[in-house]
Amino acid sequence: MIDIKLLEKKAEGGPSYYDEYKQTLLNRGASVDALDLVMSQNKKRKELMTQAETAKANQNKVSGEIAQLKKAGKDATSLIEEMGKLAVSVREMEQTAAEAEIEVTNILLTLPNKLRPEVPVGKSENDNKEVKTVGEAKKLPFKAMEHWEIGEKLGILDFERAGKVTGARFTFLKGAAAQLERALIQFFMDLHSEKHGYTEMIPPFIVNTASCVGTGQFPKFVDDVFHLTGTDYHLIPTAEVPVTNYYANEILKEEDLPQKFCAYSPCFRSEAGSHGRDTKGLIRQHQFNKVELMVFAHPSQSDELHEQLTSHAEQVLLDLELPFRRMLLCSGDIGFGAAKCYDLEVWLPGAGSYREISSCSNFEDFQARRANIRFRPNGGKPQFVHTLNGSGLAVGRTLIAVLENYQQEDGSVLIPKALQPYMNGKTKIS
RNA sequence: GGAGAGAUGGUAGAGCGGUUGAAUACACCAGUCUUGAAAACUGGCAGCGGCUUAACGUCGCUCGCGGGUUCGAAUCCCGCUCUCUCCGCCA
Repeated sequence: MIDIKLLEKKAEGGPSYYDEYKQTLLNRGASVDALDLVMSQNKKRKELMTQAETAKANQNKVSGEIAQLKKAGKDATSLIEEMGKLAVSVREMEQTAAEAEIEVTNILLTLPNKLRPEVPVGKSENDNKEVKTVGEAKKLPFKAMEHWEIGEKLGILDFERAGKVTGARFTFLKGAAAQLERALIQFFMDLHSEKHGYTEMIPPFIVNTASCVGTGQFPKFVDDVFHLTGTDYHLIPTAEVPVTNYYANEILKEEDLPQKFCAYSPCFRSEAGSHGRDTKGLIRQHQFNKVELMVFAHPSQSDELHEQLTSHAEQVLLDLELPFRRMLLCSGDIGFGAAKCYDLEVWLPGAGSYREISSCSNFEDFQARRANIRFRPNGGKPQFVHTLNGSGLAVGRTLIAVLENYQQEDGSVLIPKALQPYMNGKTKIS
């Protein structure tokens, strides 16, 4: 959530926060209507509030006088009668002010995060900036198959039966694929917890509405989430939701920052609005596994920790010896809540293209303000923390990358060295 | 699923219709003392939002959440959520 007080602040020297934010909206390709609406609504809210509070102050004052009279054993009936009438109008004024407040909050919840200045301005993913490329996006010396072809030939991916049992965009992993999926999860969690200093976590896979608002999925993206009918429960679209809300409404100690968690969870996404895209294979599923990296940071450290977190995600690809590139997302492609975001894209020889396998974002205080996560600076007033997260990595897409990059001409697939210990020493799927 | 108990500030824990935004303790901050630290002592110390500020100040809201009763609610009533104990069921 954007800080309305900052939006109202007058410019001192340079451009005002309002001007900068307006530019962010334009760069994101979003409408500025909501911004101007929220400003005027907030003005109205303050007027109504002042009015209601003045009346309320009078009420409190007279109530005190009544108490004094009663204590002194004097008669207060005329005052009480008078107050009876005032109480009614106070209630009305308070209600109107409360409504104005809700309206302002509701609009604020739909406004995206302000972008950092280094985020390139652009319209689509074509305008993302390549930061670096690691490994070679090479062609295989034979005709490379796409992952679903490999998987079906080996009999380890079954899309058809998943369609029968559940529906489109679900898959059975079978035999070596199931084992490989499990090995990847184990490998990711070990790497991040033992070498990168993250505390391991397995969160609830179902969360309530407040948590979804806290991380920014709601209210704008309700349709992307699966809801459990008749309850206030939702299937998590990412472990980011439960893990970020772990500290919702809490005040952390400054010396406890940063706090780093790596969380395994399945992720459930309705993929509303992506009909017809990536319909084949494992790329875009309603359910997939992911290991998420999540950091609660001191504002002064968040930038540095963002770089660190991204490099931790990259380490997975380095260990698996998969070629990839790091992209700095442009204003038109970056997510709603992020102030800055790197995507890692892995090379897929079968598809002949790079595909996103991790997204590492710095949310600054955007989520912290929504979820009310603060820390207390040495003796001072509570301040919002910065939250960061990134995939470390998406497991299903890593499985794709392994299948495609390690495929052999005879249709078998070699197992990356780093994974062999997790596959009981197996070196090949055939 | 049934029965009961509870939810108060950073933490623990009083208060159960009228200057109680809240005793007390711990934690924390500042100071005195000390070579330094500890101890002791003194003082300070909730959050959020208005108005107004250079600073001070002032008003309102908040005792799990939402309603109600009342001139007035942490305190009484209703609903919800969560936690704990016991019984039942269950991986």
